[in-house]
Amino acid sequence: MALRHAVLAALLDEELSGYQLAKVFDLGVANFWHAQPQQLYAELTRLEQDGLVTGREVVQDTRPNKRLFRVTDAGLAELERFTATAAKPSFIRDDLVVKVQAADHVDTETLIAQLAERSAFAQAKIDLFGGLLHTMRGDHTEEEFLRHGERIGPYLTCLRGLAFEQGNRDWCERTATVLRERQGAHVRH
Amino acid sequence: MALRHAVLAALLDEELSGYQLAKVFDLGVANFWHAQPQQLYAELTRLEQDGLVTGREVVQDTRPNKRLFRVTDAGLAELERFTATAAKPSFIRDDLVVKVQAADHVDTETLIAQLAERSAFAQAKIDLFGGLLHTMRGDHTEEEFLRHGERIGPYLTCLRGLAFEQGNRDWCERTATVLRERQGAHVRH
DNA sequence: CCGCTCATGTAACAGGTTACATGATTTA
DNA sequence: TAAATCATGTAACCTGTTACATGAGCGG
Repeated sequence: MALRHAVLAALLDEELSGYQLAKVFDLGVANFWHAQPQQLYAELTRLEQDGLVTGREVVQDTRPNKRLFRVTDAGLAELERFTATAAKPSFIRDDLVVKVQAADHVDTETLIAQLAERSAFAQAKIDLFGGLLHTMRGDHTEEEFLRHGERIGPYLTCLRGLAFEQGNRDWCERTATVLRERQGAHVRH
Repeated sequence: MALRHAVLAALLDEELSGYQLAKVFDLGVANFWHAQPQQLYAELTRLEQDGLVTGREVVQDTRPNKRLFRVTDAGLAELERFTATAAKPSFIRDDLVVKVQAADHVDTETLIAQLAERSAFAQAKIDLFGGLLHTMRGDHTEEEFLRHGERIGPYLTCLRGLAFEQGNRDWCERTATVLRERQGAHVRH
């Protein structure tokens, strides 16, 4: 049951509505978890029932009303308890890698196209994360910020997200190149 | 429904029993997917019903009998069809990263211990993958093998797994160092 | 003799995805 | 005027995890 803890962790630094949370979790700005809006609305309801977050209604006249949530003391305690339990190992679970596993038996063109698409997607996230990191550390160098900054958790997780997407991009590029060269070699012969 | 395709991809190069498949998917030797034994037994049953794999009973007297599965022509066609559909983006979903997101609010000692544990786990997989890659390419260099080898799919996915675990290890080490130094600084003051 | 490996499954439950539903406002 | 954004939810469905069950042989 880690979604609830991911939500709690996301709400530590700012008060957010379900909708805002959904953007964070859906567009992958959250490098530490991913979830559908529907999951989040449901989880927020449960978290409030369990007293781990509190919501306050914000009336808006130009937009629909919204509820902003923040973590309670009980929520913080729950996060603390969660942190103390052993972490499960994390695994890759990726459609595209499955397809590459079958590379010797399926159409190469399609694979190369999908690798290129994924690479571009990864690059977009790399750029996004670069900007986020810069915003978080302000005028300081990374070393300075990590040594003396106040809220470094989000920065550290963003670094993980950045490295992950760089790994993604590099592997896609390399794999596409390999497949392209083999294709060329086969045609020539 | 990518588990079935992961199973098909895993069975392309060798005939395996449910039990053997489970080891591949469970111990994480499969860098492209992860699944529980129970999922695999169920999926193999379904795949056989759908005619995408065929099983043959192998009678053993010293061990329980087993069923070895291989991909049928229909199975290959299904993989081909799957490869042609757009790949979903892949996301990090990691307990430990959630905990680091909350680093500024929870106990640091526990976090450092878990980062060290994860780092060691990642290193073990790096060593394992290094050996697997060496076995696959034999006496050739990586470049040679990728240019002229026959079955490069598993090699390419193993490279992805390797890079993923290296990213994991490096981030864990860096994060643990950052947290340790801050801890020291706080104690000194 | 205890625990591990081989070998396969059922059943209950928890977690995640997709489709459907609503409705006002802002932007192209 | 069509599409995107803001804002929240229900319900059905598919996927994944955990617990339970069985039973023989092998190694320490």
